[in-house]
Amino acid sequence: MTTADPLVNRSEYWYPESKDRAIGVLNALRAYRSAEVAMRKRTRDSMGMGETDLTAIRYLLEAERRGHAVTAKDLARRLEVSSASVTALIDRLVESDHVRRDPHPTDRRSVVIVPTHDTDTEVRDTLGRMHEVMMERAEALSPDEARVVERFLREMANALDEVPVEPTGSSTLH
Amino acid sequence: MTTADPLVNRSEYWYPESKDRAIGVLNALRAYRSAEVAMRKRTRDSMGMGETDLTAIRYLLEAERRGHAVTAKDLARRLEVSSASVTALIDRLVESDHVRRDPHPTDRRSVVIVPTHDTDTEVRDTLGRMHEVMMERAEALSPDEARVVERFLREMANALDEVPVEPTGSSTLH
DNA sequence: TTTAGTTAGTTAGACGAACTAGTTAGGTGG
DNA sequence: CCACCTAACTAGTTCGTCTAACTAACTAAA
Repeated sequence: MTTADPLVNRSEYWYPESKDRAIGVLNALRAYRSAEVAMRKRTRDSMGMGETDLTAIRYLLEAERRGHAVTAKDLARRLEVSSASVTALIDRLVESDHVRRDPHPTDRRSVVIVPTHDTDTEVRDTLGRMHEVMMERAEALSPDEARVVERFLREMANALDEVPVEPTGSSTLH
Repeated sequence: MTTADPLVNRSEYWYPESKDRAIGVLNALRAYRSAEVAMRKRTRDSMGMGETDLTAIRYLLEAERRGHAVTAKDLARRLEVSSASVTALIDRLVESDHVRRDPHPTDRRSVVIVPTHDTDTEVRDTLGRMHEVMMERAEALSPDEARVVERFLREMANALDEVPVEPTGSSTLH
């Protein structure tokens, strides 16, 4: 579907144009990704926890913001880890004073996991300014620009989604 | 996933004002990120290895493409893990037939890590089509659009880079 | 050339975070 | 009432990382 890159003149002059632009865009996308990875690592390090723990914290804060209660089971589902791992995870976060275990109001088997106020502050301090800047930049886009950017990002996401899980066949080495 | 159909205007609001637009864009960015994370997870699962191993493989293939030799030390530096971990990592990849240990041409202490041909094929099979689609979409952008997208992504990356490394002070808890 | 110091990689042992399997306590429906 | 289900926890294992110590090889200075 692409380009066909026909035998025309593919030598020196031509394919820079559109291809160089495309490469620039994809490089920017890669730069974004790697900035994101680096940021997450810094955050993890500064909060002294692993990826899963931090994801859990984010989820808990988000849920709290919306007024939703979160049980251990919810966490397990969301993080895609076993209930045993969630127990251990919550132990760690309780130990470090990031969350509390509250009794579930109606189901006495359940526990409701609530982030402490300090956690909220800590994360806001860490990520609040960043979100501000991002929102500000996004708001600075004209309607047309916003449309272009959003469409592009969704196309990229779709491209990623389409990657066949496909166990390759060749990965079955003995 | 996916929120609103961007095509239809939602009942009450006219059309997104600047904030709604911004939120849409940032949501698309988030969707992209989460598609990327999911893709990586699928790839890891299908190749039966962890994140670090896969990153190593990517690095090795990239280096090979550019004709650069890679030593264990290079891997340690790039992956930011200890030399001991690299030894274990290479052991795993050798075991699974993804890489070879070759003697360094001049330094007999060193080993040069080389991806096998099968590895190259495997990764190309898995990710080649995806890259094609992404490139195709990126090439479809007009010069103006490409400029807008690239600038936006770089602004986002900068916002992430600016996150203070050491916030909080409240991370010293116990 | 010998020797002292450095570097590349490995080995050994510990630890943390995930897993599976099984337990306990509480809820639910015939 | 009973059998089954469900939420969370416990026990024990695996896996990937780490640090520390070691070996072999390179480098440089006396």
